[in-house]
Amino acid sequence: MAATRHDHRRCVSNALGAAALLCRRRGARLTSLRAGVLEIVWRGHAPIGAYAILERLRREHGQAAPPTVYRALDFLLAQGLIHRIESMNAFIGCPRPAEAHGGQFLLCTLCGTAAELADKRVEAALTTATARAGFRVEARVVELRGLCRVCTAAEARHAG
Amino acid sequence: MAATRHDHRRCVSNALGAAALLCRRRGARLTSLRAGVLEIVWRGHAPIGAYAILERLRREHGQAAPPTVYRALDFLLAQGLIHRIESMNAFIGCPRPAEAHGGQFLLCTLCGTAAELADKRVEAALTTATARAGFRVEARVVELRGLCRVCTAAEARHAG
DNA sequence: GTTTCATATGTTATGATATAACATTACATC
DNA sequence: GATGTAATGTTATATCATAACATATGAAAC
Ligand SMILES: [Zn+2]
Ligand SMILES: [Zn+2]
Ligand SMILES: [Zn+2]
Ligand SMILES: [Zn+2]
Repeated sequence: MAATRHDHRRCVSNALGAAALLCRRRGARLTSLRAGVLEIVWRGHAPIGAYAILERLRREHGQAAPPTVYRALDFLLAQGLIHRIESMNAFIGCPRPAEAHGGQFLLCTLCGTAAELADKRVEAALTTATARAGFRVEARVVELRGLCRVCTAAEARHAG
Repeated sequence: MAATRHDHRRCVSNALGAAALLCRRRGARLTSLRAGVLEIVWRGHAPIGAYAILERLRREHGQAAPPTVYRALDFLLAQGLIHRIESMNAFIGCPRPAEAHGGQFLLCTLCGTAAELADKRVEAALTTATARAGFRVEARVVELRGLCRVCTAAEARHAG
């Protein structure tokens, strides 16, 4: 009913460190506001909505309005530091922000966690199928909802 | 800059006919309101939003409010007669409503048309990748945005 | 053919997500 | 320190979706 246990502070600090490095290299300004939003997004492995971010931001940074959050999210999206989960109107940190990619997301309907895959065979199959259709892909949305490994096991125990 | 030319009235009448047949078989009530919404959705091969449907419905059926449209859409979704395009908050008719399926959508950013694929290799790759992750899939969202064949060709002519 | 009940629709209000438009501030460069 | 650009503040509003309750419709039972 939850993601595997781990030292999540490391997830957050790794993500913030990688983001700082990437932005420095690119000449992009990871301001404290933007870093704050990124940190809020990274507090969980479940996608978080813009207004939930807004609430937290207000408590921690003082004043903030919807555009504050959406601008920061736009920046983070442009830098590839977060992804938008279209089917949830929500956002999640990207664990591999260094290179551009369109990942596949596994969204658990029970515990809410989202895992990101970058399966080569899936990508190859999509490329082949779209090429055959004469379609030139610019962006991919692949979101699979269901039960994660942990929740599947938990459910099996209850049923058994 | 547009989908291939065809006799679109046939698309609409085929879709409505198939829907009537399916609903009769299933004992589902395809009321005139629901059929009207389905017809509006089928007027184009581009996804249409709920409020755009609402406008048209008001002109043609008289009174209507958001719940009117969303209820009809919920019914049509449940019957597999339409799909929701998550990345656009919009809806499109399903050309193969008889069997349940999760298709792949090719969304043209230029002309707006959406095409539905049901590529076996893509589906197999997704199944393999998710099984390896121990994830039990319940629903798939695969939406690819880019340029359709027609728009790609048109763009090439302009560039050349 | 009326009663009965479930389903469908009407109606009002509101919640949830996202952006437009313009003012102000911060920061790098000169 | 003047200048210009990018970032943020602020207010208002657009857009998408549902809750809650009233009314109407239509099939089945009587
Ligand atoms: Zn973690
Ligand atoms: Zn990623
Ligand atoms: Zn379909
Ligand atoms: Zn096109």
